[in-house]
Amino acid sequence: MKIFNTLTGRKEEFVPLTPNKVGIYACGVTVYDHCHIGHARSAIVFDVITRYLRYKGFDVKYVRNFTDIDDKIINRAREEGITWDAVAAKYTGEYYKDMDMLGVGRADVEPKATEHIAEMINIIKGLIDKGYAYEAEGNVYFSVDRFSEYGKLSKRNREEMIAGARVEVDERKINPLDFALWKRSKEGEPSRESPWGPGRPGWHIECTAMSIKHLGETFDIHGGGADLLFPHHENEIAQSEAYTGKPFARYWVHNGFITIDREKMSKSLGNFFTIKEVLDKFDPEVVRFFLLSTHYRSPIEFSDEQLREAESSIDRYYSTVIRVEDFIERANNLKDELSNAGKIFENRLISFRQNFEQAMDDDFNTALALGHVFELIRETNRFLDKRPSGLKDGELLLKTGELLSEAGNILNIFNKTPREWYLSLMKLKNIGITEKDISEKISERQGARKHKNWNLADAIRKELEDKGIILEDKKDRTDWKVMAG
RNA sequence: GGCGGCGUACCCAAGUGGCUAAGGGAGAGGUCUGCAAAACCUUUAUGCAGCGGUUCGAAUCCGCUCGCCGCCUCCA
Repeated sequence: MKIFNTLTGRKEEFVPLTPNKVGIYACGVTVYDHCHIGHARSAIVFDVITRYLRYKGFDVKYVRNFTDIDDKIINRAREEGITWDAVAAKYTGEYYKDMDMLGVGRADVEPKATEHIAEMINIIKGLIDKGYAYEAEGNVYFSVDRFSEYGKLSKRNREEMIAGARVEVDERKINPLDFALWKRSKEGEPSRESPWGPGRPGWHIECTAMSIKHLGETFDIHGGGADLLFPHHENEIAQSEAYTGKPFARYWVHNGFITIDREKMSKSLGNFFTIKEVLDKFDPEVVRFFLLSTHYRSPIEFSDEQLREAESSIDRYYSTVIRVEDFIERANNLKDELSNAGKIFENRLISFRQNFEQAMDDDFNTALALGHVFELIRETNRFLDKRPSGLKDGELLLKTGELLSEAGNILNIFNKTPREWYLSLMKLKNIGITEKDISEKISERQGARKHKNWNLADAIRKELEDKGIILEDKKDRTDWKVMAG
C-alpha cells in the first residue's frame, strides 16, 4: 500500500511502526461554529482511510481531537453572551450531528484540549529545560532557531518566511517565527494555573500532547487539511521532536480544499456552505460520493450541479440493485448450469475486488475505486440483459451484491435499500405526494393500460412526472422512482 | 517576493514511461417498450494548455511560455 507523504513529497510504501498496527491522528475542529463542507471533506477522507486500513486487517487506533479552548471560542462566547465552555459544548454537539448524518464514524479516542492541560504544561516545561523554549512576561515561546530542521514539512527556510513579512511582529519573541506554547490570559479570559502564571495553551501544543499521550512519541499517520501544513503541523513537528528527541509522525497526509468559483472555501472569505445547508438539499451519500469522486489531495469545485451529477450516479447504483434483487427474489426453477454470459460475468466479478483494492492501495484513490464500481454496475446490467437463467447465475448476482456492499462499506456509501434511497429523495425534493397516492395512481393507470386506454395511462404518468415521480413499467408491475439529478 | 500545486472530451474526473487514454453526467443514433422509463449497444479527445527537448517509445520525464489556484496570517 502506498501513501503520499507530505514530509518527503513522494508516494511511499506504507510500513507501520509496529506490524499490523496503525496509529493515526487527524486534526479535528475548533468548536466555535457550525462546520462547513470543507470540514466534512477532511473528516470523510480520514474516515475512509481508517475504514480501509481496517478492511486491510490493520489494528487501527484513530485519534481525532477537539480544540475546545481558543481565541475564536472566547470571541464567540462574547457574541452569544454565554460562557466559553458552553460554546464549546454546543458546537461539539453540532459537530456530532453533522458527522453522524454524513456517516463519519467516531474516532477511537476523541481528546479535548482542556482535558490535557497538565500534559501540555509538562511538555512546555521539558522544552524550557532543554533550551528549546523561553518565557517572556507570562508567555512561553518555542524558539525556532534552536530546532535546525524547522521548515522540513512545509519546505521553506526561516529566512524566506521572514522575508514574506506577513509574520506578526511581537517584541517579546526572539525570532518573529517563534510561536506561543503558553499564552498569558488577559483579564476576564478563561485561564489555568501554570508555572508561568495564569494562561492557556497555544494552539499547536495540544496536538503534540494528545498525540503523544494516546499514540506514543512516534506514530504512523498524522493528517489534516492542507491549510494546517504551515504553521500548525510544522510547529507540531518542531516542538514534538525537540521534546522527545525522536521522529514524530512518520507519514503526513493532507487533504485538498473545496473551492467555490475556483477560490478556496473559507470562513474569512464567507464563501462557504455549512454541512447542514447542503444536507437540506442532498442525501448524505450524495455528499460523500461527491467528495470521494475526486482524489483527496486535489481541489474540488463545489456546486449544486456537481452534487446533482453525484446524485444521478448513485441513482444508477440503486437502479441496478433493484434489478439484482428482482432477479434473486424470482429466481426459481433455475437450471443447474452456468450460462455463457455467466462465465464472462464471473471473470469480471473476480477482478473487481482486486481492482478496487489496487485503487485504494494507491494512495487511497477513491475516484478510481468508484470507477471500478461503475464498471461492475455496467457489467451487471449487461449480464441481466442477457436474461440469465442458471442457478449459478443467481449465485453470481448474489456475490455481486456482496462485493458491492463490501466496497460500499469501505466508502460508507450505497448503504441504503433502494426504497430508503427513494424515500430520502422524496423528502429532500419536497415531492408533494405520498407513497400511497402514488400507488393509487399506479393502480388507476394499470386499469387504463389493461383496457389499452393509452391516453389516460400517459396522462397519469405525465401527472406524476410533473411532480418528479418517474414510472417504470415492468413485466408484471409498475415501479416508481424519484427523478434524480 | 519565496515555496508548492494544477491545466485530460461539452461538463466532472482517473491515468504520471509502453496493450484500444478508466468511470460518471450531458448530447446524438439504435435495441427493448403500446409509448415511455430503466438497461444495453454505437457515437462525442489520432488527442492530454502551448512550444521545444530526452527516449526505441511521453498525457506521464526535463526546459521554457501562457493560464488558474494554494501556502507564506486564523483556517479542514
